[in-house]
Amino acid sequence: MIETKSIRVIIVEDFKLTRVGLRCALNTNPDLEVIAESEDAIDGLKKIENLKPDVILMDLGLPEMNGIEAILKVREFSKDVKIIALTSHDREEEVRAALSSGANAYCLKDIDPEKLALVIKDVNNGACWIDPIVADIALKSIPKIDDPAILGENAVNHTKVPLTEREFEVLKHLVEGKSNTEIAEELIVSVHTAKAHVCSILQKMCVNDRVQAAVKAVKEGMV
Amino acid sequence: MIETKSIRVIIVEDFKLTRVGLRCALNTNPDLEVIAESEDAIDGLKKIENLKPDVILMDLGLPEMNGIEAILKVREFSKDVKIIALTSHDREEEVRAALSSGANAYCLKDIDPEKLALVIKDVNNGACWIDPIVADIALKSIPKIDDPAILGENAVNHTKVPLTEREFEVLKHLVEGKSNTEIAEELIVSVHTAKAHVCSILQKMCVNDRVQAAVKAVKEGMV
DNA sequence: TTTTCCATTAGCCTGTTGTGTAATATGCAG
DNA sequence: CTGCATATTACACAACAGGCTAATGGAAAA
Repeated sequence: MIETKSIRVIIVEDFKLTRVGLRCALNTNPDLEVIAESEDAIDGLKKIENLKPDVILMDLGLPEMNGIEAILKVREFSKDVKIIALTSHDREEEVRAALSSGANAYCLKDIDPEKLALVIKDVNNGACWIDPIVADIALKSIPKIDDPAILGENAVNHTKVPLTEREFEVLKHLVEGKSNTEIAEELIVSVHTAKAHVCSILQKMCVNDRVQAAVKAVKEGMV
Repeated sequence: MIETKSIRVIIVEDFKLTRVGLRCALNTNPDLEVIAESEDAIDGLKKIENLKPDVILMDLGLPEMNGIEAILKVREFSKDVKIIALTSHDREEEVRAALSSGANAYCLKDIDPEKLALVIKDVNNGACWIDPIVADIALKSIPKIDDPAILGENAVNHTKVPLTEREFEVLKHLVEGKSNTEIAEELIVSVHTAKAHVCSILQKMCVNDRVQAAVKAVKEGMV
């Protein structure tokens, strides 16, 4: 909690006015330091890679390469940097896309500047913060858990099926829609082996066919 | 932002010591008012229904009925009340279960009391806050968007495939793992018809087999 | 009216699945 | 050393899946 050095922030935002506004708002805060600004994603990515900021304020509505793609690019070379998606829209697809692409927080642009500073600090510490306007959208994007097995006492090991390592590999390919033959090729085994694994996966997951297995795997996030 | 009346909080937590600690920590804050406490979910639900608090601090590790179930129950009669899941665990299933059941925030119990007060205010305003320790887990639970069609300009109507009403019905059954024969039986048509629909679904969704269709449908939330 | 789209049905054919049973090798725990 | 679990391979078989072409009726659009 005791932050001696200030948090280094990069702003990626195409509107000059907003950019200036953000910089002013944040620079009055002694804990924050805006170390660079970009008006497009390509330039932003360069600066992010070079300067290695703590936090990125990423506008989503950028020309050329949009913010979602930019976030994906950033995540290719840095898992650590915190990304705050900043936008004026509250479209469901945009919220889900931003968060699933690797953003740590989602702010609408009419946020109070002082609040934004707090959010930046919070996110810098690893938290996830989502603007009230879109919080419901984000939360309902999390797949429902059918399994009421998350009980208080006997809560362990009931949720995940005890699949073998090898079976997990097979399941991963199965979810991608590969046939037994294709799975066998990828794992460099015979089709018989692949089929054997699929068979035991189906039994262990208590399902009748590979479609149910795939759906269950996706819904329960075991892939 | 100007809160004239204080935020009314209910605490549901089985350990007396933690309960007292929470109450003390929160009551020093003039904006917060702990209006009731419960040591189990059944009693908690009653008090919540009667007192209609603004925010619920819900422990997940409760005896008898656990916190997840309690959250589901609360959501049956109130969509508005804000629920903060409070736990000492950072198990992935628990995080996902809590958030997908209707919690607005997720805190670990070693949170700084003052920070907790801030989170309560934030959540009361509608925000979603997730503890740094489990933020990654929560974020990775949001289904990936494969579609890079969320572009800046032409962002509309690209996301969903134009399936027929009938095809949607078929897709729904397909995702449930039903065979063509079963689908045909449910829709009271011949197997040929079912197969025809499945065929056009596969083509429209640009996938090769029903497994890919099912996975895509689940991931993109089109079911 | 003509065209287009949709739902429906049908038959055929190749390839895939899921389920049996069974054998062999390997590594690990008792 | 000896079970035990896992990984591997094999064969056979009934059922299903997916692609193909083709036809019919209805409804909606041009």
